[in-house]
Amino acid sequence: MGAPSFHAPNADACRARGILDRIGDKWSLFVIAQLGDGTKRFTELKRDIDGISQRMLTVTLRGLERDGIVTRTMYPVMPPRVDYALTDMGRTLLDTVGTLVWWAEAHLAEIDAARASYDARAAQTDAVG
Amino acid sequence: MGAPSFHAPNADACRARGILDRIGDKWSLFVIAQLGDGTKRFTELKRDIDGISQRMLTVTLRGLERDGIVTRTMYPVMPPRVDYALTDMGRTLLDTVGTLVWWAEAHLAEIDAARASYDARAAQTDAVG
DNA sequence: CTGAATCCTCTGAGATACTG
DNA sequence: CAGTATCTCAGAGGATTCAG
Repeated sequence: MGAPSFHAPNADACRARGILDRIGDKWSLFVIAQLGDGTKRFTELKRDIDGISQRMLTVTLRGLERDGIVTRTMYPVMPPRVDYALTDMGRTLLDTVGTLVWWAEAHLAEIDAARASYDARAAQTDAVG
Repeated sequence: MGAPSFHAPNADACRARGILDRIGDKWSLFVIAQLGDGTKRFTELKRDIDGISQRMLTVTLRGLERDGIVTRTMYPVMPPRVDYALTDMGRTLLDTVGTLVWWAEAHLAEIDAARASYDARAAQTDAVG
Protein backbone atom coordinates (compact mmCIF):
# COMPACT_ATOMS: atom_id res chain seq x y z
CA MET A 1 0.00 0.00 0.00
CA GLY A 2 2.32 2.73 -1.13
CA ALA A 3 -0.70 4.89 -1.76
CA PRO A 4 -0.79 7.99 0.41
CA SER A 5 -4.04 8.60 2.21
CA PHE A 6 -5.15 10.86 -0.62
CA HIS A 7 -7.58 13.11 1.21
CA ALA A 8 -7.72 14.77 -2.11
CA PRO A 9 -8.87 18.27 -2.62
CA ASN A 10 -9.51 19.17 -6.23
CA ALA A 11 -5.85 19.89 -6.79
CA ASP A 12 -4.85 16.25 -6.50
CA ALA A 13 -7.69 15.09 -8.67
CA CYS A 14 -6.56 17.67 -11.21
CA ARG A 15 -3.06 16.25 -11.49
CA ALA A 16 -4.44 12.78 -11.88
CA ARG A 17 -6.74 14.03 -14.61
CA GLY A 18 -3.74 14.95 -16.73
CA ILE A 19 -2.58 11.36 -16.53
CA LEU A 20 -6.03 9.97 -17.13
CA ASP A 21 -6.42 12.21 -20.14
CA ARG A 22 -3.37 10.47 -21.50
CA ILE A 23 -4.00 6.82 -20.59
CA GLY A 24 -7.76 7.09 -20.22
CA ASP A 25 -8.49 7.59 -23.89
CA LYS A 26 -9.71 4.75 -25.98
CA TRP A 27 -6.39 3.35 -27.19
CA SER A 28 -3.37 4.53 -25.20
CA LEU A 29 -3.62 1.72 -22.70
CA PHE A 30 -3.60 -0.91 -25.42
CA VAL A 31 -0.58 0.64 -27.08
CA ILE A 32 1.28 0.82 -23.77
CA ALA A 33 0.36 -2.75 -22.98
CA GLN A 34 1.56 -3.94 -26.39
CA LEU A 35 4.84 -2.06 -26.09
CA GLY A 36 5.27 -3.69 -22.69
CA ASP A 37 6.27 -6.75 -24.69
CA GLY A 38 9.09 -4.82 -26.34
CA THR A 39 9.81 -2.71 -29.42
CA LYS A 40 7.24 -2.94 -32.18
CA ARG A 41 6.67 -1.51 -35.62
CA PHE A 42 3.64 0.50 -36.71
CA THR A 43 2.06 -2.36 -38.62
CA GLU A 44 2.69 -4.82 -35.80
CA LEU A 45 0.84 -2.57 -33.39
CA LYS A 46 -1.97 -2.09 -35.85
CA ARG A 47 -2.29 -5.83 -36.31
CA ASP A 48 -2.05 -6.66 -32.59
CA ILE A 49 -4.51 -4.04 -31.37
CA ASP A 50 -7.83 -5.25 -32.56
CA GLY A 51 -10.07 -2.63 -34.13
CA ILE A 52 -7.73 0.36 -34.08
CA SER A 53 -7.63 2.50 -37.21
CA GLN A 54 -4.46 3.85 -38.82
CA ARG A 55 -5.45 7.31 -37.85
CA MET A 56 -6.08 6.55 -34.19
CA LEU A 57 -2.87 4.57 -33.89
CA THR A 58 -0.95 7.49 -35.32
CA VAL A 59 -2.69 10.02 -33.09
CA THR A 60 -2.25 7.88 -29.99
CA LEU A 61 1.43 7.24 -30.67
CA ARG A 62 2.04 10.94 -31.26
CA GLY A 63 0.48 11.80 -27.92
CA LEU A 64 2.45 9.20 -26.05
CA GLU A 65 5.63 10.27 -27.78
CA ARG A 66 5.00 13.90 -26.95
CA ASP A 67 4.60 13.05 -23.28
CA GLY A 68 7.82 11.07 -23.24
CA ILE A 69 6.13 7.72 -22.74
CA VAL A 70 7.17 6.12 -26.01
CA THR A 71 10.09 6.67 -28.36
CA ARG A 72 9.83 6.74 -32.12
CA THR A 73 12.75 5.62 -34.25
CA MET A 74 12.70 6.18 -38.00
CA TYR A 75 14.95 4.28 -40.38
CA PRO A 76 15.50 6.06 -43.69
CA VAL A 77 15.18 2.90 -45.73
CA MET A 78 12.90 1.79 -48.50
CA PRO A 79 10.27 0.72 -47.67
CA PRO A 80 10.07 2.96 -44.59
CA ARG A 81 10.44 1.48 -41.16
CA VAL A 82 9.55 2.99 -37.78
CA ASP A 83 10.04 1.38 -34.40
CA TYR A 84 8.16 2.26 -31.25
CA ALA A 85 9.20 1.42 -27.69
CA LEU A 86 8.45 2.45 -24.12
CA THR A 87 10.75 4.94 -22.46
CA ASP A 88 11.92 4.38 -18.89
CA MET A 89 9.07 6.57 -17.73
CA GLY A 90 6.72 4.56 -19.90
CA ARG A 91 7.78 1.40 -18.12
CA THR A 92 7.10 2.91 -14.69
CA LEU A 93 3.66 3.90 -15.97
CA LEU A 94 3.12 0.32 -17.09
CA ASP A 95 3.79 -0.70 -13.50
CA THR A 96 1.42 1.87 -12.07
CA VAL A 97 -1.31 0.91 -14.46
CA GLY A 98 -0.71 -2.63 -13.29
CA THR A 99 -2.19 -1.74 -9.91
CA LEU A 100 -5.28 -0.50 -11.69
CA VAL A 101 -5.58 -3.72 -13.64
CA TRP A 102 -5.16 -5.62 -10.40
CA TRP A 103 -7.96 -3.61 -8.82
CA ALA A 104 -10.14 -4.20 -11.85
CA GLU A 105 -9.65 -7.94 -11.69
CA ALA A 106 -10.28 -8.00 -7.96
CA HIS A 107 -13.54 -6.11 -8.23
CA LEU A 108 -14.97 -7.12 -11.59
CA ALA A 109 -17.47 -9.53 -10.09
CA GLU A 110 -18.51 -7.03 -7.43
CA ILE A 111 -19.07 -4.33 -10.02
CA ASP A 112 -21.09 -6.64 -12.25
CA ALA A 113 -23.23 -7.61 -9.27
CA ALA A 114 -23.74 -3.97 -8.34
CA ARG A 115 -24.82 -3.14 -11.88
CA ALA A 116 -27.22 -6.06 -12.08
CA SER A 117 -28.70 -5.13 -8.74
CA TYR A 118 -29.03 -1.49 -9.71
CA ASP A 119 -30.61 -2.30 -13.06
CA ALA A 120 -33.04 -4.71 -11.43
CA ARG A 121 -34.09 -2.07 -8.91
CA ALA A 122 -34.46 0.50 -11.67
CA ALA A 123 -36.62 -1.82 -13.79
CA GLN A 124 -38.81 -2.62 -10.80
CA THR A 125 -39.26 1.04 -9.93
CA ASP A 126 -40.20 1.67 -13.52
CA ALA A 127 -42.77 -1.08 -13.59
CA VAL A 128 -44.32 -0.28 -10.24
CA GLY A 129 -44.10 3.46 -10.34
CA MET B 1 4.09 -1.19 -4.91
CA GLY B 2 2.21 -4.44 -5.17
CA ALA B 3 2.01 -3.97 -8.91
CA PRO B 4 2.56 -7.24 -10.74
CA SER B 5 4.91 -7.15 -13.69
CA PHE B 6 1.97 -6.68 -16.06
CA HIS B 7 3.33 -8.12 -19.28
CA ALA B 8 -0.09 -7.29 -20.49
CA PRO B 9 -1.60 -8.80 -23.56
CA ASN B 10 -4.77 -7.15 -24.80
CA ALA B 11 -6.90 -9.05 -22.31
CA ASP B 12 -5.41 -7.19 -19.34
CA ALA B 13 -5.69 -3.87 -21.05
CA CYS B 14 -9.31 -4.71 -21.73
CA ARG B 15 -10.15 -5.24 -18.07
CA ALA B 16 -8.47 -2.01 -17.14
CA ARG B 17 -10.47 -0.22 -19.83
CA GLY B 18 -13.66 -1.02 -17.98
CA ILE B 19 -12.30 0.76 -14.94
CA LEU B 20 -10.92 3.63 -16.95
CA ASP B 21 -14.27 4.04 -18.64
CA ARG B 22 -15.66 4.61 -15.18
CA ILE B 23 -13.01 6.83 -13.55
CA GLY B 24 -11.47 8.14 -16.75
CA ASP B 25 -14.38 10.33 -17.73
CA LYS B 26 -14.30 14.02 -17.14
CA TRP B 27 -15.78 14.14 -13.65
CA SER B 28 -15.82 10.79 -11.81
CA LEU B 29 -12.40 11.28 -10.33
CA PHE B 30 -13.34 14.64 -8.86
CA VAL B 31 -16.48 13.21 -7.32
CA ILE B 32 -14.58 10.28 -5.84
CA ALA B 33 -11.92 12.60 -4.50
CA GLN B 34 -14.51 14.85 -2.90
CA LEU B 35 -16.34 11.94 -1.31
CA GLY B 36 -13.00 10.79 0.06
CA ASP B 37 -13.51 13.55 2.61
CA GLY B 38 -16.75 11.96 3.75
CA THR B 39 -20.48 12.06 3.06
CA LYS B 40 -21.68 15.04 1.06
CA ARG B 41 -24.89 16.40 -0.32
CA PHE B 42 -25.64 17.13 -3.95
CA THR B 43 -25.23 20.85 -3.61
CA GLU B 44 -22.03 20.52 -1.63
CA LEU B 45 -20.51 18.44 -4.40
CA LYS B 46 -21.70 20.89 -7.02
CA ARG B 47 -20.16 23.77 -5.11
CA ASP B 48 -16.87 21.99 -4.38
CA ILE B 49 -16.26 20.65 -7.87
CA ASP B 50 -15.47 23.68 -9.90
CA GLY B 51 -17.13 23.91 -13.27
CA ILE B 52 -19.36 20.84 -13.11
CA SER B 53 -22.92 21.25 -14.35
CA GLN B 54 -25.97 19.87 -12.58
CA ARG B 55 -26.52 17.46 -15.38
CA MET B 56 -23.02 16.04 -15.36
CA LEU B 57 -23.00 15.73 -11.59
CA THR B 58 -26.23 13.77 -11.74
CA VAL B 59 -25.04 11.58 -14.59
CA THR B 60 -21.69 10.93 -12.94
CA LEU B 61 -23.23 10.08 -9.57
CA ARG B 62 -25.69 7.70 -11.23
CA GLY B 63 -22.87 5.86 -12.95
CA LEU B 64 -20.83 5.57 -9.80
CA GLU B 65 -23.87 4.43 -7.86
CA ARG B 66 -24.69 1.83 -10.47
CA ASP B 67 -21.20 0.40 -10.22
CA GLY B 68 -21.36 0.19 -6.46
CA ILE B 69 -18.77 2.89 -5.88
CA VAL B 70 -21.01 5.42 -4.15
CA THR B 71 -24.19 5.11 -2.13
CA ARG B 72 -27.17 7.43 -2.44
CA THR B 73 -29.38 8.12 0.56
CA MET B 74 -32.64 10.02 0.13
CA TYR B 75 -34.42 11.68 3.02
CA PRO B 76 -38.13 12.23 2.40
CA VAL B 77 -38.12 15.68 3.88
CA MET B 78 -39.03 19.08 2.59
CA PRO B 79 -36.93 20.46 1.04
CA PRO B 80 -35.45 17.21 -0.31
CA ARG B 81 -32.10 16.03 0.91
CA VAL B 82 -29.80 13.42 -0.61
CA ASP B 83 -26.49 12.24 0.79
CA TYR B 84 -23.72 10.63 -1.20
CA ALA B 85 -20.84 8.59 0.21
CA LEU B 86 -18.21 6.13 -0.94
CA THR B 87 -18.87 2.43 -0.48
CA ASP B 88 -16.15 0.14 0.85
CA MET B 89 -15.23 -0.65 -2.73
CA GLY B 90 -15.18 3.04 -3.49
CA ARG B 91 -12.65 3.58 -0.75
CA THR B 92 -10.35 0.88 -2.11
CA LEU B 93 -10.62 2.57 -5.50
CA LEU B 94 -9.66 5.85 -3.88
CA ASP B 95 -6.55 4.12 -2.60
CA THR B 96 -5.72 2.64 -5.99
CA VAL B 97 -6.21 5.94 -7.73
CA GLY B 98 -3.88 7.35 -5.12
CA THR B 99 -0.99 5.47 -6.71
CA LEU B 100 -1.87 7.08 -10.01
CA VAL B 101 -1.87 10.51 -8.43
CA TRP B 102 1.45 9.69 -6.85
CA TRP B 103 2.84 8.72 -10.27
CA ALA B 104 1.46 11.91 -11.75
CA GLU B 105 3.12 14.06 -9.13
CA ALA B 106 6.39 12.19 -9.48
CA HIS B 107 6.51 12.63 -13.24
CA LEU B 108 4.79 15.94 -13.88
CA ALA B 109 8.03 17.80 -14.44
CA GLU B 110 9.38 15.08 -16.71
CA ILE B 111 6.23 15.08 -18.79
CA ASP B 112 6.23 18.84 -19.10
CA ALA B 113 9.84 18.74 -20.21
CA ALA B 114 9.10 16.04 -22.76
CA ARG B 115 6.25 18.09 -24.16
CA ALA B 116 8.27 21.25 -24.38
CA SER B 117 11.09 19.38 -26.08
CA TYR B 118 8.72 17.68 -28.50
CA ASP B 119 6.96 20.93 -29.36
CA ALA B 120 10.24 22.70 -29.87
CA ARG B 121 11.46 19.97 -32.22
CA ALA B 122 8.17 20.06 -34.08
CA ALA B 123 8.30 23.83 -34.51
CA GLN B 124 11.87 23.65 -35.75
CA THR B 125 11.04 20.89 -38.23
CA ASP B 126 8.16 23.01 -39.44
CA ALA B 127 10.30 26.08 -39.90
CA VAL B 128 13.23 24.29 -41.54
CA GLY B 129 11.26 21.75 -43.51
C1' DC C 1 -32.98 21.24 -2.84
C1' DT C 2 -32.52 17.68 -6.17
C1' DG C 3 -33.08 16.27 -10.37
C1' DA C 4 -35.33 15.19 -15.25
C1' DA C 5 -35.95 16.90 -20.02
C1' DT C 6 -34.79 19.42 -23.97
C1' DC C 7 -31.77 21.65 -27.11
C1' DC C 8 -27.38 22.63 -29.06
C1' DT C 9 -22.47 22.46 -29.79
C1' DC C 10 -18.02 20.50 -30.21
C1' DT C 11 -14.87 16.84 -30.15
C1' DG C 12 -13.49 11.80 -30.73
C1' DA C 13 -13.05 8.56 -33.85
C1' DG C 14 -14.12 5.49 -38.07
C1' DA C 15 -13.86 5.12 -43.30
C1' DT C 16 -11.72 6.32 -47.24
C1' DA C 17 -8.37 8.00 -50.42
C1' DC C 18 -3.91 9.94 -51.33
C1' DT C 19 1.60 10.58 -50.65
C1' DG C 20 6.76 9.69 -49.89
C1' DC D 1 5.37 0.58 -44.99
C1' DA D 2 3.99 4.52 -42.60
C1' DG D 3 1.76 7.88 -42.54
C1' DT D 4 -1.49 12.57 -43.91
C1' DA D 5 -5.97 14.75 -45.36
C1' DT D 6 -10.80 14.98 -45.62
C1' DC D 7 -15.51 13.65 -44.72
C1' DT D 8 -18.75 12.11 -41.71
C1' DC D 9 -21.34 10.64 -37.69
C1' DA D 10 -22.36 9.54 -32.73
C1' DG D 11 -21.90 10.77 -28.34
C1' DA D 12 -20.15 13.78 -24.46
C1' DG D 13 -21.18 17.56 -22.21
C1' DG D 14 -22.96 22.65 -21.36
C1' DA D 15 -27.05 25.88 -20.85
C1' DT D 16 -31.53 26.31 -19.88
C1' DT D 17 -35.95 25.13 -18.44
C1' DC D 18 -39.43 22.41 -15.92
C1' DA D 19 -41.03 19.39 -11.79
C1' DG D 20 -41.57 17.14 -7.15
